[in-house]
Amino acid sequence: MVDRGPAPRRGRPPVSDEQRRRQRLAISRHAVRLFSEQGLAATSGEQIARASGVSERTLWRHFPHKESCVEPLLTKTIDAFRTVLHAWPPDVDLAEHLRSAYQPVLNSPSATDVEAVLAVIRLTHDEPALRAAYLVLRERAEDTLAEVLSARTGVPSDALPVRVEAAAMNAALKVATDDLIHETAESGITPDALLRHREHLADAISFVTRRAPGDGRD
Amino acid sequence: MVDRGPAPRRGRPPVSDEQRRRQRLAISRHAVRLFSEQGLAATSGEQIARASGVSERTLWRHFPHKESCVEPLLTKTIDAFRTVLHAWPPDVDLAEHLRSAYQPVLNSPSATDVEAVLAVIRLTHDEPALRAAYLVLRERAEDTLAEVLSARTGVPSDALPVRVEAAAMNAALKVATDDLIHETAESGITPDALLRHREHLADAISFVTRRAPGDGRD
DNA sequence: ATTTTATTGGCAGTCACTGACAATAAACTG
DNA sequence: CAGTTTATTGTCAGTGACTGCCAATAAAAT
Repeated sequence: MVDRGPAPRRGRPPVSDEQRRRQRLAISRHAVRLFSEQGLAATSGEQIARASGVSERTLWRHFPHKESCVEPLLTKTIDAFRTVLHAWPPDVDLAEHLRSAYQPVLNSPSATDVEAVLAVIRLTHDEPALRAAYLVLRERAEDTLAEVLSARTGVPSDALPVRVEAAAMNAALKVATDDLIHETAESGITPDALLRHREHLADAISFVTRRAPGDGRD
Repeated sequence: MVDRGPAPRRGRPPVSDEQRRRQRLAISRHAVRLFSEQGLAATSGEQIARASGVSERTLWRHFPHKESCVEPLLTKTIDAFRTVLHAWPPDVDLAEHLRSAYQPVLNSPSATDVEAVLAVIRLTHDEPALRAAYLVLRERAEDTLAEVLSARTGVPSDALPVRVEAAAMNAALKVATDDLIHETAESGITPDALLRHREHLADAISFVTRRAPGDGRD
């Protein structure tokens, strides 16, 4: 058989990944709002679907279970942070890099997303199922973290010390984030708290990265 | 009203915590075996209940959901490891302490439990719901880890650097454990693999604890 | 034996989630 | 525009995890 190249497409084209991402994100925002307002158990799948303007069936086609509805919103900010780390030049101090590249946005269009994300993470402290989903999401970030470290040091990203350091970094970031949640519990989300948070992040990471990976016995 | 001391008890006494623990552990063993044999989705709550000799209703009274049936078995070994860490003298190297105090038991009565635990952790790589439960369990250990560190350094266990280090340790242990799972995938659980694992654990922890906590800005 | 309290079991119901299929939408073709 | 093809959505019925409720039973004391 001769390859005629891409066959001329027929019928309705599948939705682009971008469109899919957007729809999932839209649903995610509604779900997070409802979870925050009424709690996880009190929010039904039907409610999320109605609020999002889709049928319940398509909701379950987009998300395997209720708790994973928070995923698009959370990964959005996790990805943003990973991007910052990717752009971390090898010769500059991490705290310094964060100060210049990581701007906790409070008056950008995505400000309400930031608040929503913090609201979700706050929820994970009372809703075990949400905490579980959150931890799984964070763990996924470890692979990318390992790649960042690998790129900086030349050690392959699947080497044990690299994975250990990536996991340690990730855990440190988690604690710093939980600390922000705790701090903003009373006084709300202030620019000051976000700035302190950025320093805590830098501290936590530098605590872990102070020692170069791969210098122990392998 | 005069306090007459503890009122004389009437009626059937509540079961002791110890009994409850034992029953949960027994159920947990059955559940883990079934999960390993048939997978999580293919194992119904009714099956677990029948295998454990209780009604489905009491099964759900002991466990909030299916995946948490693995908890008693997993925490059993996590607790054992925490006990070892608690007995870690401040002046001795961690690797050395582990070699003397952490004996990966292969021919003790709990050997089949060890195999079951490894089987579960292996399962968590294919069953996201189990992974989620596993991560939540591990996170609970962070508090105890923070206390261990606090006892060694005098820094309060809820101080940010201590919690960061505890989380980092925990993450390092997780990676080392996952590595053991991966290593024993082909050749099975050999004493040799367990010994290497012990060294990996020591490496991973010392990677994190090399730097004393609390010496950064607070 | 009876009373008292704790646990268990049985039953019905809710709700998250799935499979199967009909209905519709979005392209292209003539 | 009518017709064809393919992707997505909705509808409906069903499964199974989990809960509330009450009856039944177990383990103590009187």
